[in-house]
Amino acid sequence: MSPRPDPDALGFVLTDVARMLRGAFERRIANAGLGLTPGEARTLVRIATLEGGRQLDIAQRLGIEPMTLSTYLDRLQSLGYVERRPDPADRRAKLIFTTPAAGAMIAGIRTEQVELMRQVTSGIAEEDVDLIRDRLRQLRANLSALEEDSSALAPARGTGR
Amino acid sequence: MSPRPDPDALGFVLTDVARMLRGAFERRIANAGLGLTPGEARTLVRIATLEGGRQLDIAQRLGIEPMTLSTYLDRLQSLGYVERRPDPADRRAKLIFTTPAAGAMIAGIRTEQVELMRQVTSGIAEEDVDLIRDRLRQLRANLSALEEDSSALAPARGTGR
DNA sequence: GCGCATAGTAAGGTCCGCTTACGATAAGCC
DNA sequence: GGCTTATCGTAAGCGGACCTTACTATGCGC
Repeated sequence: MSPRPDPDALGFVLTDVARMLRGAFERRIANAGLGLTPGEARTLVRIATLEGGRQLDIAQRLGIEPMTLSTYLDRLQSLGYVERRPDPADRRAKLIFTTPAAGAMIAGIRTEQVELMRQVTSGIAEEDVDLIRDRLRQLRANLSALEEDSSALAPARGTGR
Repeated sequence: MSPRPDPDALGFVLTDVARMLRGAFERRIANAGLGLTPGEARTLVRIATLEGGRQLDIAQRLGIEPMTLSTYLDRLQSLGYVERRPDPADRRAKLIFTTPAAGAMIAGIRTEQVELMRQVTSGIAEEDVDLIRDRLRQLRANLSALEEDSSALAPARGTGR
């Protein structure tokens, strides 16, 4: 029963690593002249795996609110990396596609990402890296569940679900 | 050689987890009525372990810039959780102490933190949690090294985009 | 047609963190 | 002593990520 929180507790360490990682990624992307923010990069990558998806779907996959995604899309679109096409089946909806120009950018992101992670994980056995990733995915799943719980409690309008 | 980044790559997962964790922590702290932001909580906890330290030291431990810390201290001080006392040995410096009132707050933070992490790590073996924490600390160390390198190079960043 | 749900967005807010510039003090050097 | 340079903290202001609230346009059941 130590009476105070451990500054090396998992939560704090995780936060630290994420913050620093973001900073490092930012520097890399800036140096590489890619001209994207980390959030935009993440979004673009995710879109590439959900080619032709609706904004709501993509937002959900990214774990962000539709409005946040909308802002990123504005940027990505103005940079010519994605297109919003009307959904022929539903005129309210728009389908998101990457443009050919995005290919090089995505490859560039991947390069930076791989290289950065290579540096950052140096000194850690490959199995351990895999294990960490696996367990973090579990954490992410748990957190998703938590978020649903709390939004279920939340007194919101509609409250689908 | 897969031609595109994996959205489940370690870096992305880490970022996801951190963002969601922050959100969950925020909700918890808000619900508990503690009235601190996560950054302030982290700062307060760290101060408690460095009782009487200088701001520069604390900032370094937290991995943030002194100015950022200064802002947090303003808040924590106005809430009555910390004190800035002049350093008798150096009149430029100030030493940071927690107040008695901070005790309950720190205990509260700990409670929330422990409870949250319990939920979040559910389904993961305890050894694995420890292992993750250890390896993440290694990552953090690597990132610290990276940051030092890059600040040594001091590349003009910015790129208005 | 009417009402309500849903897709996207405009507007604006919070939090975290950074940089730049500056005043006050300390410390080194002549 | 007096000058210069380094260091501690801070005022001011910025960018990025994400959120909530409120609105438009469309779809859909009745």
